[in-house]
Amino acid sequence: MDSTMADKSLNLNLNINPQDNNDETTGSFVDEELNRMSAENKKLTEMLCFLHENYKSLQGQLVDLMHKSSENGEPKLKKRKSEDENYGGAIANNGNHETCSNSDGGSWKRPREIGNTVSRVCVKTDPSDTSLIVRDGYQWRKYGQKVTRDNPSPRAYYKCSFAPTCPVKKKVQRSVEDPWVVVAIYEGEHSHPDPTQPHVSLGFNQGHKIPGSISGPNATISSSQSPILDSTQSESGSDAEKSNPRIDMPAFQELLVEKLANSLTRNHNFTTAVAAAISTKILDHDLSESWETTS
DNA sequence: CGCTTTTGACCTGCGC
DNA sequence: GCGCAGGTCAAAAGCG
Repeated sequence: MDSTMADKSLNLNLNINPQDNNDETTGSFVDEELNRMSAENKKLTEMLCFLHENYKSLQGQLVDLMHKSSENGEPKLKKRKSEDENYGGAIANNGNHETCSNSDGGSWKRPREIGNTVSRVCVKTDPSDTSLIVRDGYQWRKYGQKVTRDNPSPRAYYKCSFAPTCPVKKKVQRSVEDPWVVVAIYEGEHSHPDPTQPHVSLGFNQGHKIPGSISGPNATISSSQSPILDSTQSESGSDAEKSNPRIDMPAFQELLVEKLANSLTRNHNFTTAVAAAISTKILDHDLSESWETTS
């Protein structure tokens, strides 16, 4: 959750700005509908801002509490650095991504690891599904599976097999806190184009960013079905964003398009307005054509 | 037959 | 230096 979500919402508002509608023949009905939707979007934007403020205050309280507990001399767990901050705390981190201390990926990275881009995706799945498969559009080859100490669920290791030279790896493990969530950690950057990346886009998300997601090193987005992305980089700034692998983007775009299409098609007023606009347009076109032929 | 998955063994880093 | 634990390798098995 971040202010950029609100920004994205604003951007979406711009896309359906009634001012863009220059065609007078679409009628006032469409204008009214667009105005109504704009107002609705405005309300949602305000709600997002409000939620963001609440989130910030809660985060501040959490940081204070963590500070106090560490000052109280609570025993530190003698653990290898890798695990705690990843799979075990994946859900918490996604809820509080700024408290996740792996901004450089160094808290769990090992020297043998390739690349410096680390992203994390949480996907909701059925707990009875033990396949540990996270569909993200790429082709993966499993090369190992291991049961880790902190998590009874086995961790699966995958390499990108779409291109022989692609260095990207991913680790998939069910979250210890929430068996409904499977956490996938991606390492490295794909050395090939996204095999499923459509040429036609929605006009956003071209830079591997999720629409409505926040910009920055620790992006998180969550919804009931969509993947939850928590991207961490050892680099910072625009390069880091640029090098972010395209995690679940095709799936996410598909989901987004589907949701938008559903919500729009369910709105009878909207479909009626569109139909009216199209028929008016066709009529206009036919009339002008017949006018030209007769004259 | 070729590709993928499984799985035990081995390698390597980290903490003590 | 030793032991632990995560990560990787590679042979065997499975599958279409």
